[in-house]
Amino acid sequence: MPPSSIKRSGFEVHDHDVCIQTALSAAEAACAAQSLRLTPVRRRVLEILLEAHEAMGAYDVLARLDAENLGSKPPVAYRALSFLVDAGLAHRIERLNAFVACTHPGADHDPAFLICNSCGTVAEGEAQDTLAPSAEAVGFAIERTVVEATGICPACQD
Amino acid sequence: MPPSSIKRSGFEVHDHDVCIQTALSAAEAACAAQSLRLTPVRRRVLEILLEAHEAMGAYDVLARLDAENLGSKPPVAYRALSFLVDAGLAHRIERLNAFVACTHPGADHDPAFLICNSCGTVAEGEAQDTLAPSAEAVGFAIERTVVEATGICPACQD
DNA sequence: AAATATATGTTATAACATAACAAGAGGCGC
DNA sequence: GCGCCTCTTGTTATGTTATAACATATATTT
Repeated sequence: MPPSSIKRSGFEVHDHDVCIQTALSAAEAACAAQSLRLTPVRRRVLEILLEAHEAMGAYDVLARLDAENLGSKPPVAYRALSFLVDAGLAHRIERLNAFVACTHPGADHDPAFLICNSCGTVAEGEAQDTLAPSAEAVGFAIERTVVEATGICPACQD
Repeated sequence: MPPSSIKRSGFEVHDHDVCIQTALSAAEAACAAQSLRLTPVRRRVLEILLEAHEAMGAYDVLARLDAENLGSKPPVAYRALSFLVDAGLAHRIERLNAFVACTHPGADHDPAFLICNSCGTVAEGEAQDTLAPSAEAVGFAIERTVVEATGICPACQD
């Protein structure tokens, strides 16, 4: 498989409950391994993102937290989301000013996203660092690369 | 040259006045060819972006317009910027919620950017559509792709 | 000149994000 | 257990980015 390919489509049918449980277990293990604290709010935010399986704005997440009395002020949501992003358990989608749960946490990755304009589903894949050789050639030291494609997913084309 | 490479570094030394004049002429020609109206505000916004040679927020652009009595309300800046982006004369940098003048207008392109975290300079290159084959494989129809790398430019590494 | 389309001006508000500080909870050496 | 330190949460306030909606003006077409 070429290193540039999308490895998981996210558009495949799958057992969503299993996928959530697997991801949560992986998140717990990852946090334990790094001495990071997956507190109730953080854990719940991750669950919310996993359940949605699409990108959610910080205020959408906050509304859910508020409904469960886990917090009502913007910093509560932003802090939990930042923690998850820093821990590699979620990603920020720049195009949408929104966040998605990572679909393969633990993997060392430079993610690429396919974002459906119609249903909002976000599929995560691995991006080849296309720019690396050219950047090196001009002496630019890359720290982070964002690769986000928007379009229409297979389901929404019907 | 491989199709994925950055073709213009943006970090090269160059005659900036010439580069602005060239870009403005190209913009005028492009607008004329497509019956688009490069009105005074639009033209001035393009000039502002070209002069800055880095990404500017809409409100930074607006402040300049206001100083010149060309407009003081957000929609004035956003409308001009949207026009330029739609016309391919400028690009939006998602990572920064900001805008840059296109450095090779007219060219049919799928731009990629190298953004210096230190000085804010943005270099535009051409991105190979890395995701296209994989997206096609899962049946995803890509409409637009964002490729943005942040890091440190050669000048700022000294 | 009238009709139409395009562009600008303006008000108001929506949507996204963080600084700053106070208060609580957990871990650790003693 | 107690004090200390660190990390996390709660809250206020504000900063930043962006657009909807409608009125007015300018340009283009007929």
